[in-house]
This record gives sequence, C-alpha cells and structure tokens, in this order.
Amino acid sequence: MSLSPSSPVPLYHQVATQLEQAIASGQLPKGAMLPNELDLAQSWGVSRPTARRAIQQLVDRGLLVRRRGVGTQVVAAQIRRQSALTSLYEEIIEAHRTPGTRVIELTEHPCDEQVAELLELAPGSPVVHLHRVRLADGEPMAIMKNWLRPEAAGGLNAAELEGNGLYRLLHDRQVRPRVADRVIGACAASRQQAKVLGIGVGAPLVTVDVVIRDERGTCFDLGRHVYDASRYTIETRTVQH
Amino acid sequence: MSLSPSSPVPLYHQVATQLEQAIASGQLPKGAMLPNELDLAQSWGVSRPTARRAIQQLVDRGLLVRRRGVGTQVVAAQIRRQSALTSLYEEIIEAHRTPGTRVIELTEHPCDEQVAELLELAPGSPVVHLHRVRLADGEPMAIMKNWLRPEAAGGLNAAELEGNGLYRLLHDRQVRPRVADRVIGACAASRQQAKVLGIGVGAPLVTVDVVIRDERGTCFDLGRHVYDASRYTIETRTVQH
DNA sequence: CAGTGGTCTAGACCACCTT
DNA sequence: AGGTGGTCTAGACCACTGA
Repeated sequence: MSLSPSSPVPLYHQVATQLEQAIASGQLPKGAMLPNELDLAQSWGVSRPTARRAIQQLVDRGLLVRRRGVGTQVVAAQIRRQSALTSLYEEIIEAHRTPGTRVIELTEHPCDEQVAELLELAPGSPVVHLHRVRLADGEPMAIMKNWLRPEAAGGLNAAELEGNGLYRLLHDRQVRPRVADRVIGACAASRQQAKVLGIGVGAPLVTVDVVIRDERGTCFDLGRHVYDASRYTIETRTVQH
Repeated sequence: MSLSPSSPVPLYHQVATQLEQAIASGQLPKGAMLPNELDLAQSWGVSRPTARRAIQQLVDRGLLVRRRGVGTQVVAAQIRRQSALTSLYEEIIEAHRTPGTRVIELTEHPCDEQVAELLELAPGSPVVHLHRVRLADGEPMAIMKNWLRPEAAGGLNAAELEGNGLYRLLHDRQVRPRVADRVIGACAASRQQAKVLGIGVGAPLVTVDVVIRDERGTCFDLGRHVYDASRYTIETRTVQH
C-alpha cells in the first residue's frame, strides 16, 4: 500500500480507497477476515484512529462488517456506486449507454408560491426554469423539470446542457449539492408524457421530487422528474448503525 | 445538558441525541450558528473528539452543515426519521394511522434457483415463504412477499405476524438487519394485484425489491413488495461528504 | 490576522466474543 | 484468558475563511 502523507487527500481516504480496490479486485474476497486494527495500522504505517476511520468508511458503505470480539469481514465484492447526488447523465454513462439531452425550455421568470416557499425566495422572485428530456442511446427515458435559484444557474445555456449533466455544470460554477431530499413514487403516464417518452398512455412512471441544498443549507434546486419505469429503477443501499 | 458517563450508551450518542432534540424543539432554530468545537466540548464536559463525533452524526443526517473557517450551522428543524430498515408497520404508526396485516401464506418449501442464489443456499433447500397484505386504517396498501432463511424465520406464526411487523419479530429472535439493498421501480397493477388492493387494473404501483443482510454479511431475507402509488411514497435523504 | 473546522497521533480503558 | 473492536482523552499541526 502506497501512501503520500503530504498529499492534500487525507491519509484515511487514501487507505480507504486502496482497501476498496482490494475488495473490488477480488484480492480480498467476500467472506475474508481482515487482520486486526493494530496490525492493519502498523502495516499501513498510520495510527490506529486513522486506520479505524478508513475501515469505518467502508463499513458505512456496506462493504465491510465488524463485530466486537470477532473481527472485520468482507461482505460483498459488489461496488455499487452510491447513486448519491450524481445526475442521471453519469448513471447512463456508467451503464455503457450513450446519454443525450433535449432542452425543451430554459427560461427565467417569476416563480409561483409553492416554488418560492421551497426555494426560500419572496413570491414572484425570478427563478430559472429548466425542462429537459433525457435520452439513453437516442431513446427518451425521462422528463426532467427543475427550478433553480438564479444566482446558481446564471449563464446556463441550452447548448452546454445538451452535452453535460446539470450538476456537472453547476459544479463548475462552485455550486455543490450537499443534502438531497427525495420523494419517490409512481404514476400513470399522461397523454403528453406518453407522447414525449414514446410509450402508451397510462404506462407506469417512476416519479422523483427532489430538493437540493448546498453547503450553506440553502435550497438552490427543485426537481420534478419522471422516468419510464420499464427503462429505469433506483438502487439504494442502507446501512444500519 | 445532562450526561451519564457510566451509562452503557456512549457519550457521543447522548450528546448527539440531546443536540438533536434542541434542534427539533426549535431551541436551535434553522440557520442558527453553533459555538465552536472547543467551547461546545467544554460546555458539554467532553473532549473535542467526542464533541466532534456527536456533531458529525448530525451532519451525516443532514441536520447540520459545517464549513472550515466559518462554523457550524443548523440546516433544518425537520427531523425525518431515516426510514432506514424499519418496516412499513412502524411507518404507518408514525403517520398516526392504524396498521393491519393479512397473512395470505406462511409456508416452508424448497426454493427455486433464483432465490437460492440470492440467499446463498443450495438449490432446493427449504425456505420460508411469507405473503402478506398490509393495511392502513383497514384499507389495503401493499402486497408483500418475502423469502427467508429458515434458521431466521423459524417458529414464526401467522397470529403474531398479524399484530407486528416482520422485523420487530425477527429482532426478538436476535436477527438484526444490517445492510439493505433496494431496487425501486414502478409497474402497472395486474388484475390480481388490483383486486387485492382495491384499485383499477393498470393503476400505478411502486415496486421495491429488497435484499437484507445481517451483521455477518449473510443474506437472510428477500422481499418483493408492491405499494399502491396513490397511498405510498418513499422518502430518502442523501448527504454528500 | 484571528478563529474555525479537518487531520493525525499516542495511549488508556472497556465490553464483547471465542476457546 | 486472550484477542477483538468500541470509546474516550489530550494535544499537536494544518487549511481554510473572513474581516
């Protein structure tokens, strides 16, 4: 294991990353027991708290399981990327399909009451409204509507949205999502939705309403997204502490 | 703040709990800045690492936000219970509705190949199959099918399942869920599903496939659940690190 | 520049599990 | 009894923010 103590990336994170790779590569197969903390810390050349922190990171993600008095065990080689706050755009790429976007609308206009309340703006303040259709391999897959605080979305244009995920672009503008609240449900496709997605009226859709906050705790994005249920599912992993 | 150093519940958790209550009660309103770590640690009578750990716990749940060089701020008074691994039974109670269960089937029989692989059993090994309809205020809300390892579900009977959530009963048998992988999607109600749920054929359903592992990393439960989308949504909170 | 949170270390004690 | 992970402490240094 090769660590750079002077690197800006923390030691515990370097350790965790390499440990994760050892699991993903099968070098540490499912069911394998790890050495104890002191041995690991010594072999990594770090203190016990630092070693613990690295291990804990993988425990929190469900890759390792620990039991007091027993030891640390590898649960699964599976390395599901925590879909987290990443955009659908990246998910499509990871599935080795070609993402695409059609921008239907990108306007700035006064917001209604409901949007104002959630974005913590005065009613009637200007907000950026974005309406997209997301494609995978050229076929429509999702209808995505977003309402953004203008200071976050300023200067966005349709051209760059066609080639990048929204969050990628916001990231470049120093807008970083931190907390995402989602409400996931289902509904039947309306006539309009069915037409856009190329499916039948009444076909099942997965709906996701999302509220995104930045590191200051202020909400800068509301999303109302619907997905063709035959083409998309949401995968989550929860770990009990 | 009153702490019991000799209590079996860790200090950092006692602190976190009381801090959470202060936020929930509005004593620390949304947007409020907390004192710095050293002051907090001193006022709580704990060391800085312990204070940090308590704070971090709330940061991970999205209640607090921290910025280096700036401070710690309350994000939201909202205290969404992380639906986590809890059963629908508890969720219904929290919504102040009356839960109910109809046990349709509770049998032990040889499993098919797919179930065997996921439960890590030899094909044809006996598994417990459970088929329930969940009610809220007497109205059907979800159809839940589960396949359980017999050593986990041994001795379950229909009577106790009518009055308790499955996980409550497993908990009493020392079976504790640790990692849950969920795949969430949507589908249209079949004729049979529609009849059971009292909705129209083709009505949208939320589907959840779940794989539950215990602290040893072994999978002891598979679930295939469908919910009436007009009555149920899934709420999640994700925090980016 | 002063103040904040982020990282890292060293060592102590304890609760728990296995044998 | 011996080994494991879980908790807690004390103190040091650093990176970042804002005035």
